[in-house]
Amino acid sequence: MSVRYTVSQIARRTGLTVRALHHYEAAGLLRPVARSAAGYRVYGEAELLRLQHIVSLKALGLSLADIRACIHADAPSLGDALARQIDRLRHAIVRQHELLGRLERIAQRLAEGGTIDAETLFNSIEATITMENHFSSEQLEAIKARGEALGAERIREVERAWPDVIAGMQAALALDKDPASPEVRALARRWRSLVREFTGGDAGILQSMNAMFRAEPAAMQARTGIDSVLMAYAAKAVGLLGED
Amino acid sequence: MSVRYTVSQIARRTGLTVRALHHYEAAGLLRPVARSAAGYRVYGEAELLRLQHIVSLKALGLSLADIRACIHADAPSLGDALARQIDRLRHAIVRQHELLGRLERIAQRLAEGGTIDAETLFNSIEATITMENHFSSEQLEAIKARGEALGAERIREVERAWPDVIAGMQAALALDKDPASPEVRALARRWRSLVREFTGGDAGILQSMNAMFRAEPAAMQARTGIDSVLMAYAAKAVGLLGED
DNA sequence: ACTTGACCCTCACGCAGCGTGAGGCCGCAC
DNA sequence: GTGCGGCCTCACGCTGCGTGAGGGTCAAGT
Repeated sequence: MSVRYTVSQIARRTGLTVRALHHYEAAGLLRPVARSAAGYRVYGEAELLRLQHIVSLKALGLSLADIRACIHADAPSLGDALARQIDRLRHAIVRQHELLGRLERIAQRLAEGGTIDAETLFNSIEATITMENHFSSEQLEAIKARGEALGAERIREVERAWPDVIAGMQAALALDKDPASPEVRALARRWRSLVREFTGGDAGILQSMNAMFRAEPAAMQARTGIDSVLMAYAAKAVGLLGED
Repeated sequence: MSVRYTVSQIARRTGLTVRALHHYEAAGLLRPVARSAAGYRVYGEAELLRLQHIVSLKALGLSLADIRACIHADAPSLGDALARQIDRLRHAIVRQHELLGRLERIAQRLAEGGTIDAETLFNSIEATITMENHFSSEQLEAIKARGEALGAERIREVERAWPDVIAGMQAALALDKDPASPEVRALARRWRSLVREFTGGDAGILQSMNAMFRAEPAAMQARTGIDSVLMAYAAKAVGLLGED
């Protein structure tokens, strides 16, 4: 005489819920071997075994559709499905890691900035995200490491210094001062040192930063107050410094 | 005169779809500043800015509900949300890593096993998953490393050898042979060497394996053919070997 | 025989974040 | 006037079930 199980017995033995069994049935994964006179689901040993297979595949993260394909088909398709799953998972992990890195960089900025208002924080987030799009992950790591090396205090000093230098440069530009004049040279030196503080002397980072300003002038102007004209003027002034 | 945007203009500028904008509105994230006479949505500069914030937060993986909370509240809640998000993400990554490890171990078994039928593959998967529940991740790493050290060929040999030894031991038990008798001692030596091949001499792994047999006798019997009586007999026989 | 409590059944909505029509009104150009 | 593109509001679909609602069934106790 073959063994008969009710839904709840099957549920207990597989660790699933009765509802899940109903769902699997609706999804075409496993039908009870029969129904009792009252319409109760009746399962046998074979169904239990099959459900254990299903549970295993679920534990590997396969979708119900994939599982259905696997148990209806044969071993090679199962191998394929596992390979695809490994692939998907690897990509997902990479994405999650990128996201985590982004979040951690923002959290770091937040910690450095101390108490800040929502608007500044949003700017910070947007700046970080914009940077993600223009710097490679190695460059971002380098920037992060440099930030840690400088320390929160020094970063706040730099951030306070920038508006001053930008305003000075803007004023010089408005007065059409000669980029080679002593005052502008002094401004250019401060400008250059602030840039170096950020890039850490990395030519690649400097290049990416320039590319970012060229690619998104509007966003960068909104964020830093530096437009393309000012950028060109400052670049010229810094260039005229030579190796000084 | 304030700037006016239509939905599709807003969509282009934010990289969202019109449908997404409708959805955000329904979710209470952003309402158009007004409606035209014909009922068309009208947005202004403020809405565009707010949407850019929303897009930023979405890029950080926040849910719409969290985003709503953030933009309706103030900066600290945003910081909290980010911290929670980092936490969630870390846990998620850990889980994914565990899952990936599991999948890779199975893929390795699959590669070692060569061409196999679906039933064997399922057994393999279930064995792997059962092991996940009884061995720590360091132990699993050790087992995996040991598998690689032994090589696929040797593993297949071991797997072929086991049924033989188990059958012999079962026969000895059925005949009620003295565990100290020469034939049983010979069997016990083979048994012990197979176990050592698996554990690599790691006492912790041996212990976990024994715990696994004690915790899930039915599953292990189904998988290996070793029931608790046989296990006790074999353990006694191996114990009687001493340091031989 | 009747009640009780534990099970069983079949809908069907809800969750997240939109995609994708369906069916119909608006607005501008030809 | 008519054609095309844009806009509107429903409303279902996807994933994997959880969680009732409303109502039969079964075995045991009284």
